[in-house]
Amino acid sequence: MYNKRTAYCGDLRSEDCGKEVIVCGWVQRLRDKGSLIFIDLRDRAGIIQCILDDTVAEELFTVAKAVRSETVLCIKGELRHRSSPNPNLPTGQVEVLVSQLQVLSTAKTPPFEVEDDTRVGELLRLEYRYLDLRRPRLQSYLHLRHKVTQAVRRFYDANGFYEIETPILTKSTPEGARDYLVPSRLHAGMFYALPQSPQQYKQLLMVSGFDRYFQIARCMRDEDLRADRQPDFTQIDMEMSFVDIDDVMGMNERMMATVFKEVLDVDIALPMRRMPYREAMARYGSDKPDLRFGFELKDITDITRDCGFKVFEDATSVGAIVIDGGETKFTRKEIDQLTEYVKGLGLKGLAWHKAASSSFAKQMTETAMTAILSQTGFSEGDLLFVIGDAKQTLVRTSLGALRCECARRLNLLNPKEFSFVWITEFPLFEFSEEEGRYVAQHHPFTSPMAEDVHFLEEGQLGQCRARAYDMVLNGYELCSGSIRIHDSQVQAKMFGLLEMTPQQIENRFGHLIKAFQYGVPPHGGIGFGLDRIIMLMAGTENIRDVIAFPKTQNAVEVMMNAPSSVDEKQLRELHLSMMEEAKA
RNA sequence: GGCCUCGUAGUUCAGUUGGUUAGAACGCUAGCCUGUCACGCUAGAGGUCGACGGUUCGAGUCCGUUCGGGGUCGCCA
Repeated sequence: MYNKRTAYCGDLRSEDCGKEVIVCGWVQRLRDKGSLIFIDLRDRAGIIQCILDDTVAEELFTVAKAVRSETVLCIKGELRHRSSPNPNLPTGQVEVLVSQLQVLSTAKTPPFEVEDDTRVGELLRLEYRYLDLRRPRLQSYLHLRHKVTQAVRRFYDANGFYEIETPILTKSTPEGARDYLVPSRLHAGMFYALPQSPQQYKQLLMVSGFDRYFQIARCMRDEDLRADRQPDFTQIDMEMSFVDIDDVMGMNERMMATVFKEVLDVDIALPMRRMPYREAMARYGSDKPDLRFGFELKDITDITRDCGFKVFEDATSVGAIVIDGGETKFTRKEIDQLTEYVKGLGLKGLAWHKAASSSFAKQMTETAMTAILSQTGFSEGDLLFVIGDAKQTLVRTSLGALRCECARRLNLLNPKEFSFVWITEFPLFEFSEEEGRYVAQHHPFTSPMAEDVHFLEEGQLGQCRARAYDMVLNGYELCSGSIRIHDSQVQAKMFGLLEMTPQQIENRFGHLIKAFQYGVPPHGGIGFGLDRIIMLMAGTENIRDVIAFPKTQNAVEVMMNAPSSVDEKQLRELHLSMMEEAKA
């Protein structure tokens, strides 16, 4: 009977009444009224009520009374109007009067109830992920994900892009994230690496003349996890030839707007706002600013240099934010909590000021205090936070984090509001304290801005800006991309500036350099974090919600229990032996 | 690796200053019920209080260690 299913449970409506239907699914709930039994049957489309009454054969009652939650049933019967409709259910006008009932599979009592509003520990949910995924919320997230990837494919296809797959078993290229390694059986002592991104392959596809490429690509990075970061994730990867920044940004903002329109019916205004990196850092203390709210950073270092308050005078950088109307919104206790919050970021303390009371006004000269209030735009009823430190970067990023924390506490973060911004003009290099030298901020193939190339000659690496861009949405980095270097002279200079030896260059990027000697088009591209996009479209703050089988913070897949130990025989075939301390 | 936080029935939680037999709700089991839909009513089962050690006459509660989850900084070209 089940292979003759006529409809999904959740799709049945009034216009189908009178028809005989066959539905299959899982028992959401059974309400046994004695000589009247209601069965709520669930499939991926929703829930339909099925009813057994006195018109139904005795044997069916016996079968139905034995049914439990999550039993898999096939039910045949006439669809009819309900005498008492349920307005909370899309199928609430109708019900199936059961004429045949077949138990396809029995079910143990599940370890948690398969319902959206049961708040269950995530570990248990992940251990029984297949049950967790039955919940309508997660079903809708993965359905959303499907719709997004299909819309992405349609968009790029319509714009002349080829979808091309690149290898999963590839080569380790350090100076990025830590690689996941795969030992080679055929080559003793050698390893493949899983791709952190298809970066080099897609550039080689441009050399091959494909002109426009995209891929929904799996990527792996062996780094610590976060709420928005998994070690095994999906990237919307694209590259195009004979283009400059505006072409790549324009194409991809149209892609994003198309996806939002098709999937969520949300209109994204184009062109998207753009903001240089320096401006983002100065005004928001972040290279991925959340623009849904204000509280912009104000630098008051000039004023505090001689203000009477030693803490500020000693700091080389002092910044402030004003929380509009914050005087009454934050209690003293909450301000203390925020102080602890910024201490956690590495600061010594947090100064605050309200019209009624202040943590530092008494220490200050009147002139300085007046100047601060004027410069920050403080007015009565506001709350002012001030941070001072020896490091300007720390002051800015901490104020940036603080403004977000305040917005979160004030409930200003509307997940249905989508505030896109391109961050542009990233620095080409950043100084690594650890290595004592400049390293590539993005990757070593990122092209410098033409007007900044002279900084490379002059050795002012920190001043040089890149032809790189990130799309940011509500404080999350959605993608990162750049125009690549296609000039071998410039590329050689880059490697030199990064203090790479010819040997290192050859080992890591020799294949790319070699390919570029045979005619490379100017090209550029982008890689989007698909999981993050879905997360934001779904309105959740947990990336695991939009991945079918995610990993815990310890990078463990708890359902299958991966990673796991392997047989001695497998190790021998791979020419590996276990170090003593790793043996269980 | 650092910091913060959580761990008590199947699940979500409560548990006072350390003091008798560790509670509630949902779920589960059995019975009753013809319009329920978070059905209702009656009865019942269900606990190594994450683990180990310590303090104490006495530990779910205090202390130490450890395991596990979550968040975050470092890290993530």
